[in-house]
Amino acid sequence: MAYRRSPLMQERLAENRQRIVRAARKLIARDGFRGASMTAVAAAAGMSTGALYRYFPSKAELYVELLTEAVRHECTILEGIVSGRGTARQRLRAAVESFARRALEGPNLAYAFIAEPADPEVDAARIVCREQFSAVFAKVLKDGIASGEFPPQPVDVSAACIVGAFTEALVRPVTPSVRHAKDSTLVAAIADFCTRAAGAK
Amino acid sequence: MAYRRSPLMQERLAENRQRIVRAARKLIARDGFRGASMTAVAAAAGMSTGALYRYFPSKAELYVELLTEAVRHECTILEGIVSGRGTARQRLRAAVESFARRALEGPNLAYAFIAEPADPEVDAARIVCREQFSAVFAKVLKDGIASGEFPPQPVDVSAACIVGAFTEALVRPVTPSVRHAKDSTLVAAIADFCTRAAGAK
DNA sequence: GCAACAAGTGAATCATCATTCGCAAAACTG
DNA sequence: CAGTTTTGCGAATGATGATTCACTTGTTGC
Repeated sequence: MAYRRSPLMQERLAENRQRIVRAARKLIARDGFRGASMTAVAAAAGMSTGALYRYFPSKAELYVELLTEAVRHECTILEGIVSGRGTARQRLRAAVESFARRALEGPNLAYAFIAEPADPEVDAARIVCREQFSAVFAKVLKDGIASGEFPPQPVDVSAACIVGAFTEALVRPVTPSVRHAKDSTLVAAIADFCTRAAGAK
Repeated sequence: MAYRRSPLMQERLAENRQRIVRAARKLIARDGFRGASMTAVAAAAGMSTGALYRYFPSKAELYVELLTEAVRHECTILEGIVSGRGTARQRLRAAVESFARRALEGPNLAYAFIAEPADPEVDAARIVCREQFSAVFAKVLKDGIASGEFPPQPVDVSAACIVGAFTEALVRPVTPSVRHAKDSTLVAAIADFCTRAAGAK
């Protein structure tokens, strides 16, 4: 008598969920949060607005999930780099470059995640995300200070500054049509800035 | 027969305009753009919503005016510092400190101006503003490079990074309730970061 | 004071979206 | 298959908030 989801159905549901998330991400990448209304997301995912609410209790939660998932992914990559081998300076540089390069690939997405605000809830989630990024950078900084590569400094502030620095340098060229001639030049310049800022000799 | 504004009336009108701007600023400082609906601004200014539209064609234009005015003011101060006497390093540091200190005084206001988004129009205005800030910093950097104080570097990117760095470091503690123990410590740390980043020895 | 016009009012209008809801279709169980 | 439960639909609902508008009030010039 009870109803239980068959594995097939299970899968289809999961697929739909994925489709929603992907549709939302795509819309955000194109037009920012502005363009990602629930109706638009539903349309892009090929389903009705009502169906969306079967998968996510609210718009805010959809966005928060999107955001935290993306950030988790990003943080994993960064953490890998940061806790790899090499001098602190090399690792810091590699992390910044890696982040910057990926951000330039999906510019609006990066912008929306980093800067564009939405609901208070989403905003709160974003702050947490930024803190997570900071934490990763704080780690290399601490390493570098311990090894004497970097001068002593408040790592939390410096880490925040680093995140802010590349964020700004990346977001600006992204916003309206001001594409930088050569991305790799930009990435290198940003990385230089950040390593210098850490105090590497 | 024609109607002409007497000087007295003229003045009263200008006063009202001021009152609107001030009310909006106050509301933004308290609750961000979110709290500054036209109705709220009207109430705070002691007039009807309709009257607002006699002074500003739209909400967006009111905000843009607010923003650009504030930025002009800020830029004037910074330009004064930047084109003063002293080494490039000293001037850079002084500018960053000055900005940071003022931003910490009116945290929400700074946040709203720097980070909180609103209309596309307002957002566009904000980007222009950030570019103006950048330009000021680019100037010191160029000076410093010319004098050999700073190593060669793409000044536009570095300037953007500097703006981003202190912006982020300032905005984060500001957002919800995370007040830094000692503002002056924070300011100093940020300034240190930026001067190191410029490459000062 | 009065005609002509400007400024001020605030409730009504409009637009935009998230969210809900009554129903229809589909999936499970036995 | 019949009965039950879930999923999907999409138009209606509701909330929010900017903007307008028919009207009142105040000013100006005579």
